[in-house]
Parts: sequence; C-alpha cells; structure tokens
Amino acid sequence: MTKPRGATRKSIRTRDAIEAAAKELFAANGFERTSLRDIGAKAGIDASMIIRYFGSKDALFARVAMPDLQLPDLQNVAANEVGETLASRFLELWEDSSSGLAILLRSAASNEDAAERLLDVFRDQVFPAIARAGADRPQVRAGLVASQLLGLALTRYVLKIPPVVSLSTDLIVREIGATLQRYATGRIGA
Amino acid sequence: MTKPRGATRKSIRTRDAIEAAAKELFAANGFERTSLRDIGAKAGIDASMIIRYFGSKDALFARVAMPDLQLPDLQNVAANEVGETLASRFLELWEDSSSGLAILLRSAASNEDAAERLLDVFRDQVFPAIARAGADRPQVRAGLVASQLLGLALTRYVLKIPPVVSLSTDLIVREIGATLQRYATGRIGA
DNA sequence: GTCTATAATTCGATAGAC
DNA sequence: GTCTATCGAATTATAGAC
Repeated sequence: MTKPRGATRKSIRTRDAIEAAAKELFAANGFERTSLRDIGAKAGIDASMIIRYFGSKDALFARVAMPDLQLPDLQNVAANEVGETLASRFLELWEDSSSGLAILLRSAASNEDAAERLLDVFRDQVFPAIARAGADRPQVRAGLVASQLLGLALTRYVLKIPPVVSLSTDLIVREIGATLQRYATGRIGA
Repeated sequence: MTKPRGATRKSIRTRDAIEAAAKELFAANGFERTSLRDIGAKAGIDASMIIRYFGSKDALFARVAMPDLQLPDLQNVAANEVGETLASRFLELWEDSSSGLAILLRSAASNEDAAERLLDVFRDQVFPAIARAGADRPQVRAGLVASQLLGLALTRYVLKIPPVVSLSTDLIVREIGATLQRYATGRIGA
C-alpha cells in the first residue's frame, strides 16, 4: 500500500474525529467555553494533537465554522411561498449541527471572529437571496428577515425558551413564514 | 460624623463605581471575556476589592444583571397598539445599559447562569404581560414575541448587522410592531 | 479602605521521547 | 502518529501589610 503524501488513512481518521468533536462542543458550549482538552478527550486523542493537525484553536474553529446555507433561489419560488420556504430551510439548517450555523450563533455573542463570520454569511448568502426575490429596499428587508430568523434560532436552540422549543415545525413554518413573507415581499413603510 | 454600620460614604462610592464599570463591561463583552482586572481598572480600584465587596465574580454578575423590564400593562393599551407599544418599550430597554437586559443577552449564549436568568425574565415578565393582553394560547404567543424581540436585539446590538443597525426607530416600531401585534393578538393557526 | 504578593487553576501551545 | 511533560500567560480568589 502506498502512502499518500502527508495524509495516511490513520491521520485522516484522527483529523475527522477532531473535527466532529469540535463541531459538537463548539455548537453546544461556544468557542470560549470549549477547551482543546475537552475536544481531545471527546475525540479520543491528546490535546496536543489538535495543534499538530490544525495549528491553533482559532484555525480549528475557522475550519469547522464555515456554513454553506445552500438557500434556494427565491426567483424560482412562487412569490407567495417565499416566507415559508425560508422558514422551512432554516429549520433544517439549525438542526444539523454539521451545518456550522449553530456553531457560529453560539459563539458570535462573545467572540469577535465568530460575529464577523456570521456577518459574512448574512452579506454573502442571506442578503443576495432576499435581493433576488425582487422587491424594493432589499437591505432593509434582509435585515428584518435576519432579525426574525436569528431570534427564532436563539430562543429555540440556544436559550431553549420552553414555549419556543415546543412550537411544532408546522406552526413555525406557517407563523414565522408569514412574518418572513411580509418582510421579504410585503409593503415596508418609509 | 457618625459611621453607618459597614457602609461609609467612601465604601458606597467604591461599590457604585464597581457596579457601573461591571455593567458597562458585561454588556459590551459578556461575562466570560470580562475579567475582574478589567472591571477594577475601569472603576479605578484593584481587582481584589471586587471580591471584598461582592464575594465573587458570579455574585457581582448576579447583582448587576437583574432586569426589571417595567412593561406596560397591556390591558390598559388599546388593542391595536399592543405591538407598537412592545416594540417601543423594548427599544428603550436595550439602549439603556443600566437596564441589565443587554448584559443578560450578551452573556446568555455562552453562560448558563445568564441563560437561566433570561428565562426567568421571560417567564416572570414577558409571558404575564402577553397573557394580560387577553388572547388565546398565551404561551405560544409569548414565545413568538420573544423570538422577534430577542432577534432584533441580537442583530442590532450584539452582532451589529449593518442594515439592522441602520433601521430607524420609526421603522422598527412600525414593522416589528406589526409583527408583534399579530403574534400577540392576531390569528394563530393550530 | 486599599494595595501588594501570591496561591491555585486553567488555558493554549511547544519540545521531545518513543 | 501519539503521548508525556512542561512552559508562559491569564484567570479568580485569598492573606496580610499599611
């Protein structure tokens, strides 16, 4: 068996284990409260290995917190279904810890790098999607949409406010979707 | 001059300086990233004094993070003004760092005590206010209201997403108010 | 009432044996 | 490729001089 330059089968397995453990812990506890020792213990290796593989804690975080939202093209969505489409897609994203979105949200309130990264996601993915829905004042609309989407995630997945946790996905898609629909395509006052 | 038991004029001034510095720094940087040395430096005293006065960092945090929202009684508000009243009142609260609400939000994502405290605020102040508005399913309504209010605060004051920061208070009161109005008193599907 | 000095931890990161 | 041992910095909190 030949040995791929700098990436044996074993090293790949270790690297994957570190990334998986880091994603879970960062998403559950945030950047500051997750130590390399915690990650190493969960991955079954020593903390020093993480530095060897990723160089630093910051670099590891950057590696595992790169959300690709894969938002649907709102131009191809029926005009009156934009809100429910957004609500439905984001519900999927929050509940998939490997999406990286939960990691960012958990850390963004107290970590500057994470906050900037979340801003990038907003500017590069959410704003363009709203703009392509075609209504006027896309920045204002995207801002309002972000406030409701991030608020839902904060109260449901981070703070776990009981009545928000209990909301059925149906009710969320309908009620939050209606709000997003108004923000994205409805009348917005001067 | 007589000496009040355990509270000289000077000690009161120092205690107040510590509380003021702590409120500012906790609100700006969150619990974990604010050290006692930082607070001491801002208050003009040594960090050890904080322990002497408050016992521990946790106790100091608990002391300065006790928001009293002073929400208006929604029974006394015209039925069609409930949403704008809520939006307007919360805008005031977020922008007053001494209200303690910004302190909690900034820390709640990564600090368990702060998260529980924010839950208390929701249960003891937000939920009863919504319930007194008189509509059915008050828990669901209060949860939806919380998701939009906390989302607005998160995106405007913590993440500082540019288009959300730029929103005029008028537009917020009108548009976010309309959403809150629907959540608090409108039709909510099964 | 305030400070200096320091204890006791914990953290990220490094060096080097195997 | 993995670990042990450790460094240096930072933290909360304590003890005690003045």
